[in-house]
Amino acid sequence: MLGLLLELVVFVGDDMQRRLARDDLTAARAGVLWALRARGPVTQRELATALAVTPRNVTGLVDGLAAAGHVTREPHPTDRRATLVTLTPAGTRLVERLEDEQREFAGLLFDDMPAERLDALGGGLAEILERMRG
Amino acid sequence: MLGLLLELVVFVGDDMQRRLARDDLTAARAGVLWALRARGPVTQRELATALAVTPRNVTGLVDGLAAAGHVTREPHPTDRRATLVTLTPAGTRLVERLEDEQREFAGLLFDDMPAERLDALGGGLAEILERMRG
DNA sequence: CGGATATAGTGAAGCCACTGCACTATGTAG
DNA sequence: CTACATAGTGCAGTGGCTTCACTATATCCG
Repeated sequence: MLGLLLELVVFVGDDMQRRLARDDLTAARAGVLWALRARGPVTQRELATALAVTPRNVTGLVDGLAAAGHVTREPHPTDRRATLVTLTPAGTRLVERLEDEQREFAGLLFDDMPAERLDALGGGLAEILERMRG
Repeated sequence: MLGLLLELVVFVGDDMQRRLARDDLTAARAGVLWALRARGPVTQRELATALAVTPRNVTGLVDGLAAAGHVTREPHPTDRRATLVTLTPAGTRLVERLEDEQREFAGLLFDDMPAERLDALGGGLAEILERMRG
């Protein structure tokens, strides 16, 4: 049972990595994009706490995304120490496409699954997640 | 639903990483230990194909494990190019303890879960895994 | 106002996982 | 005995991640 779960974890992780790689993205960089999508322009500090990584690390991630044109550093309107990391139009399009692909993927996995089984699965996953938080 | 799954993936992954870190291990190094546990002394080449990584990478991983005393490089009895990576007694004890911890963890997650829900969960996970292979 | 202190970001250095390429030593087939 | 294949590793480079030190700016308070 745990074996099944771990196998799934590895499988999903690898699959996601392959998908992202097709857009020259990595999990970490995609995480930044995702956070920006959810929160709008934010400070690197905010990104650091949101992603639970070092501010120094955010610098590097943003460097990469900026080089790829997905993101720009804008001056913060009131705090001249800070920079606002902002999605470019291209970056926004990319995130939206990733969201579409993800929806498509979810459809592939769950769409023609009997509602009963789907509910059972959801309940089981939720319960595991709950227990793991303890 | 997919969100739930992804959350679980991240959670399980992080948790595992933390566990391994307590023994100064990483996922990659633990994978080597695990493979050795399952197959006994093997060639680095075999490890490379078993773990689906470059032979070059195995060299580094084995270096690390050897430095920590979990593993030794023994000469291959017939092929003088090859080295047999072998678990030391300490390494074996470590892997066994990891297995115990994993069993304990599994117990924490599943032990007092009603059999019905457990079955449903197992079936759901298996089906997802099945679909993902396509 | 002015000095102490906190904060945002980055350079430098370093660890780990991973890769490709080049090279040595050895095995193997013809 | 000569080709060619194979096992392992040095070298170089990428990416994610960390800590420490440092600059620039903000803020708080006497």
